[in-house]
Amino acid sequence: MLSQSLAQAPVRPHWGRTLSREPAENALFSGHPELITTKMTYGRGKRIFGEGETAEYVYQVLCGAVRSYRLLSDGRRQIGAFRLAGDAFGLESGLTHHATAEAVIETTVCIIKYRSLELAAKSDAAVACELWAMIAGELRGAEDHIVLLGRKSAAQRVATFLLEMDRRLADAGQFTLPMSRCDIADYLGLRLETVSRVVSQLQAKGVVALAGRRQIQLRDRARLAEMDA
Amino acid sequence: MLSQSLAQAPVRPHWGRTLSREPAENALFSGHPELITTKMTYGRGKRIFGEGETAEYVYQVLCGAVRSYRLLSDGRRQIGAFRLAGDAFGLESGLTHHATAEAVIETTVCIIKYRSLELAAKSDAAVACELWAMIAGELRGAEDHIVLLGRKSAAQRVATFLLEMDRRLADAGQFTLPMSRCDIADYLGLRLETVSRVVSQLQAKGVVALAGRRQIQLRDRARLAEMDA
DNA sequence: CGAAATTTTGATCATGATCAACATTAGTGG
DNA sequence: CCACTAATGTTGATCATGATCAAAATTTCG
Repeated sequence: MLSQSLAQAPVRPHWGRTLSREPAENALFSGHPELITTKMTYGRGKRIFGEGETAEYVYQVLCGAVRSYRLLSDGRRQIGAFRLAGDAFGLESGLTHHATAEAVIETTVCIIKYRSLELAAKSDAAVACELWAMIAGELRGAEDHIVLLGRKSAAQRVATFLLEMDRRLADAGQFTLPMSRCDIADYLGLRLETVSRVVSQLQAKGVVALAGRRQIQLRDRARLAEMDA
Repeated sequence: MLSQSLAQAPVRPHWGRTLSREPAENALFSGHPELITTKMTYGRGKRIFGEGETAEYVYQVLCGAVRSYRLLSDGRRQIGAFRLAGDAFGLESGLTHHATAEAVIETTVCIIKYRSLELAAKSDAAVACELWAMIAGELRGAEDHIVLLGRKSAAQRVATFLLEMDRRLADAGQFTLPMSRCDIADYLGLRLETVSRVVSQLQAKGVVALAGRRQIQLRDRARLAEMDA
């Protein structure tokens, strides 16, 4: 059975290529030694910054995963994005963050002072361009997510999510999700029961295979892609 | 921090709000005569650019309204944003637009060649900062919309929409919507019948008053605001 | 004025939410 | 290592919100 072969996978959790890859040469502005960067590690569930706090740093995930979310007054939560290894975040314009960022699992980030970036951007067009590309990428992701939340069915949302995670975590058809069903639901604008049901149906149809709850293998990526619009 | 310097940039951060106000002196990069701008007028429903086309220009609405949307393969449409007088759009990084932009009503836009802006941004930090502030504003708007689409009820979505339009079109409690119920529905992730029903209920409760279908008066803004989360 | 487009309203339906119970997994201390 | 507990996830039953189908009313425009 498949779950067996997955269970026989290396005991050490393997997070696909992003976590295993050395991020050093991918690091944010690594070509600019005048920018002082610091590493920080946050435990599972720990807050990196909160909505309304002053934005002092730009962050890049070195390993782990971060959720960025906003709450409605009655406690409903909407996760706007997951930040995985290599992703930059915290690039707000304006004085304060407009979302809360938390480590989903133990996460190490690279931090750069906003003020030093600002200075570098003024004298170095390459820095400005890289910042531009980063925020444009975030905007693109947000627009994709708007289409998903506004117009896709529950099954389509989950299919899109699985393909996105495959692409971002491994692109090898097999990956380990860092986040819970509740996090996924709050990202996809669904309830966790709905996410669980859709995943179960995909498993029953042989489109995906699960080992444990977090380790997922895509057995029929073409079918997932055609479910998605 | 960077955002501070943006706020202090020698550019008025608030463009004209109303359709009637003369936007000439607020125009995009008016302090930079080396940037050649052109005016263009598009009739009701006319396409300004399409998804997948090469991004050659940045646009600013002088008067009128623009909808920016993407389609799913089965024809479902999701409007990501409405651009009203003063708003800039088309700031994609990368070669192609990732949404289609159409004039909702007769609309005049100011156009700047993307390439000339790029050149200007490399030599002039103020231009780069203004571009940064514009795209960061778009990102903020997209994140607000993600919360609406992911977690708000139909009634909350309509309430949020009416308050947003009031703020952006008039802020005087009375405004004329440039867009149809269908456009509103495709923006809010609802069907047009649902939008119509919610508006009718708000009218019955005396929260809003309608003159014709497009002219709306907010009679109880506090109630709308508390409906919204 | 008349035709087409848009909007409203009503009736019914389907999707996903909610409530509830149970199963599984992960974490903790003996 | 196992037992115990808490956290997470699955599954079932029922409900509610908003979608869909349909028709009438209103507005817009030639």
